[in-house]
Amino acid sequence: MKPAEQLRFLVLAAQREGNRILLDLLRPVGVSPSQAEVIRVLADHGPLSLVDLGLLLVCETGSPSRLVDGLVAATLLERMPAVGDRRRVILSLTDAGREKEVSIREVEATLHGFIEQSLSPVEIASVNATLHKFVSGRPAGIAVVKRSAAPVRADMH
Amino acid sequence: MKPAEQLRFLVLAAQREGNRILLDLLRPVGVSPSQAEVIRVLADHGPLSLVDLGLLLVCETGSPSRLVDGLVAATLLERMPAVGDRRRVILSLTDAGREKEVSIREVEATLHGFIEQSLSPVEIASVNATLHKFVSGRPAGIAVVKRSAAPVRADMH
DNA sequence: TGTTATTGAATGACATGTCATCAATATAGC
DNA sequence: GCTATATTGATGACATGTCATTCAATAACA
Repeated sequence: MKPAEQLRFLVLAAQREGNRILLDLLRPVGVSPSQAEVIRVLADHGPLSLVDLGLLLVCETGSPSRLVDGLVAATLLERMPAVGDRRRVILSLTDAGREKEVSIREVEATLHGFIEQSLSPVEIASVNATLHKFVSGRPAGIAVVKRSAAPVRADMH
Repeated sequence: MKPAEQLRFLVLAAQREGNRILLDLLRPVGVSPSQAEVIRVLADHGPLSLVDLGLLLVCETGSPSRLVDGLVAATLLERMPAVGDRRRVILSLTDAGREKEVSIREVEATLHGFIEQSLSPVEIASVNATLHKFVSGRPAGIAVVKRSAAPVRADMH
């Protein structure tokens, strides 16, 4: 098998296995990996419209209407009409959502600990540099870059 | 953001973006990335039961009943009862499936060319080694290893 | 043999991920 | 101001991905 083909499947395999680990870790918390990402993004990057949230998500392109639906139904998120634009909806965490976010951060710390235990800092940095090169300029890559920057809450603008 | 966390999102981003590229390339062929993987595995590793197919797939765990359903409906695959075990179903490509496999290989060559154009051989080898370390021992990692070995058709046993 | 446990595949259920479409609202350009 | 265009979010459609359950068939074994 060509190295490029192997890369393709190893990236897929790593994503699948990582997601399964996260799925297991998040089960007691009661949210899915995608839902966890939405909650973390909203916690770090303040109230956002659907489109703006979508631009920060790696897990999905476009506007994550239905992903948000489930979180609103679980009363972890609130939808509020935007003030100057009646098309837009502003999403923010509820108190329950903020509590959930604490548990999510703990789970993520566990996962990151596992990654750091499996791979050396040099290996991690090397993979990061290469994968970043591959996704840079594409939607998911842009989202990672924006998220990598320091969290910016809307109320800090 | 911690490097380990960045790694997590970069792997997700690379999988998503790669999948979108493959989705676009495969659209004219008329199969999805997962369907293409099934066809390629069956072409390379001969007739297989559902479980055995599942063990070679990176895209999915368990037995890919429904994934196969679609391919049988498209007459790209054939289901045949196994001879000594009436529970098992043996899957093999039809003539149409074998024709489709040629187109799929062409598309994959394009994608691999794009990967090789984006990343150097050293970068690819390095990422492969690290990701392999991460997924080794897990189902998706085992599938990649089995697939990486030379294709073994059932009729060559 | 007869009983129990295990396996293989199919299926129901539910959340994702992608695409296309639609209604309401804003914006641009005249 | 008015019309054409663009944007926002919701929704239908369809294939994935995961889990649990079910049913038939086989294997294990007392």
